[in-house]
Amino acid sequence: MAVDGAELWTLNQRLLSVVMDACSAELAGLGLETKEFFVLAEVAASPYPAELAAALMIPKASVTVYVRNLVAKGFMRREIDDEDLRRHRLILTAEGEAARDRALSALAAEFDRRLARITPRDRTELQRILVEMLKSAG
Amino acid sequence: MAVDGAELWTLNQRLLSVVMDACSAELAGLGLETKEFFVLAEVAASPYPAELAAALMIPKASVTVYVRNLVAKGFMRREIDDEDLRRHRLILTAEGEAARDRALSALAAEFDRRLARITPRDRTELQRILVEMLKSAG
DNA sequence: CTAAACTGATACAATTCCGAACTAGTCTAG
DNA sequence: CTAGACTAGTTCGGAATTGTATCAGTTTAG
Repeated sequence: MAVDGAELWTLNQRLLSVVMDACSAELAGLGLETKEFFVLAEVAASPYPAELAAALMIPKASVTVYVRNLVAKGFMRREIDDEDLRRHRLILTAEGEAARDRALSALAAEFDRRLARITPRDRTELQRILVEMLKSAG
Repeated sequence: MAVDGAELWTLNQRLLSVVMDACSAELAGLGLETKEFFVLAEVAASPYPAELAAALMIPKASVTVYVRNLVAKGFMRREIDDEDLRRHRLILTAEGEAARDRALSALAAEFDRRLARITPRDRTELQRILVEMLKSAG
């Protein structure tokens, strides 16, 4: 095999780790812990705790904690879902959306600092490849 | 919009998470916790606790714990370093190397299951791009 | 209607993790 | 030699994380 899967995996791992680390201070400035940020960023796509836990692959109990914190900080609120009264629909507040957008920008900026080293065409390539590799079927 | 850095970052994040998750059972079968595996895999390149902590970006206190476990399991041992008597040089045992290699294979296999969906040429591309993005300068 | 089986979310206890303080060894200057 | 600054690694106690039990609401079968 030309390309070593283990090495590729390690490379990728390291890259994300470095980028996340570089941003954690900025996230903290926005009042966000790293883990909380993941939840905040995913809420729009997965607006229920159970969905968040599945999407982010973290335990439900952890989601409960992060949501509690995010609610306490005024970034989101819970509402009883009309469709299913057991569910807590999570809704971002204006501050929550603002914080999320700023956090995503910070992250993108750092990632972009890295992306900037590769050509625009390579970026498109990278995206295509990652999307392909992520397609469920897993 | 060309390529969104935040989205790319999220994609990548998700990919690694899925792969790691898919392998954790197999690692457990080898007697390795996920975090321990990272340490085991890095020891050859960074044979001292302080180096491991820096390379893996985890606290020194955590390295102490993982190394303790790995030693207890017979995967590595500590030796006083001749050059600097404060240092603990970490040395993989035969079992440690075997476990590491098998774990890396398992990981590579899972990653390869994903890589298999893209062309060999794309794999080379991916590697080139990741390497480029990881180059320190950061 | 009621019971029983599910599912969403949370609470609590047990575990894991990590920041800060500490111990041991080294190095440099005087 | 000794003092003081420094670095490697560990320990300890509090914080973060999560498995399990539990409670609330839903759905199905009878």
